Amino acid sequence: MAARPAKKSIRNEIAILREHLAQHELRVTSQREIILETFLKMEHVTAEQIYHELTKRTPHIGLATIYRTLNLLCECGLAQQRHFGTQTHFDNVSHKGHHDHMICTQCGTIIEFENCDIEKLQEEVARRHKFHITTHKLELYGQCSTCHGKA
Amino acid sequence: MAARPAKKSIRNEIAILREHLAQHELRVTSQREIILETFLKMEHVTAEQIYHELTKRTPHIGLATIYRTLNLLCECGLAQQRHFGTQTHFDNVSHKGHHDHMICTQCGTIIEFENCDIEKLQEEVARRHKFHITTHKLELYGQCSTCHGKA
DNA sequence: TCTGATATTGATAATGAATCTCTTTATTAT
DNA sequence: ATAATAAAGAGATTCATTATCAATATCAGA
Repeated sequence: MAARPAKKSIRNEIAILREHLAQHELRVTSQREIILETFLKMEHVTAEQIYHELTKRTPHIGLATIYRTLNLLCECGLAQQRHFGTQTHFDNVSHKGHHDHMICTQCGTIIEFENCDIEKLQEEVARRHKFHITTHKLELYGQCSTCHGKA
Repeated sequence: MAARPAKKSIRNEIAILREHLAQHELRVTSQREIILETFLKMEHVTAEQIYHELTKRTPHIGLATIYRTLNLLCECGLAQQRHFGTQTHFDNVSHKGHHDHMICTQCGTIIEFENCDIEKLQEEVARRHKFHITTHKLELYGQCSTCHGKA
């Protein structure tokens, strides 16, 4: 099956993926682009959720391929892994820079945020310990406004 | 087997565990105290590591018990879970308050730190989103001073 | 456009961490 | 001491993720 024409809205991401593939002597496949397309539509997903979303379509895409492709998207910088409970979630970070999360432990809602001041303080702490940061993960757990009222 | 006399240095932690057990109508057992003792000696551990450490001694302590007890220690506030790679690590937080980590992605060294200013900023961001923080996780990944020289 | 080399897929087996089950043993209140 | 029952141990089980491998698709070069 040949690679499909990219929709306008996700052309950038498709381009990023293709460039990564070219640079690593990997091949452009319809599965990879279908998974990327689905991933971008969903923002925060597990491999299972994408698999479930794609069971409807033919030809069938296997779970192993979903996992392989999601890991690939992480390598391109399009996705970012996050552990929540027993599952690994993949977050879309293509259209924005690095960002962090507030996670409601009751309903699972995820609020994204970005804070330069916090990052500056991180750098400062690191400097004090002669540590060189390449990346970081900040997750705030608690209750979103909706759930806080109920409990 | 009867509960063993607590060594001076870990009396506090043993006391915390016993109080938690009493409050929840759970029982004091030698396994729980042996696991706690081993845990405190090792600072950052996986269940497997404790299991391996304890294979030497008799009577044998099962892996399931290690898992059960480590979860118990988290409930007492003596330990804190952290996901790293595929395994769950348990960190000793008994002698200090909540703290965060810098993790060297090359050698695995963990540097602990605490920063109130960062936490204040977190609260501020949360307030802006009407989010109520109960806990958080901050991990900085990169290279420690030793590894940074080499690479 | 065809072809060969080989990357990728899909189905499923395998792995591995963590939990559950169930029988035996240990603890604790009376 | 004894009864009630929590906990331990051993191993089965679960579930997410990865590895295997035969069949298929991609792509560079003829």
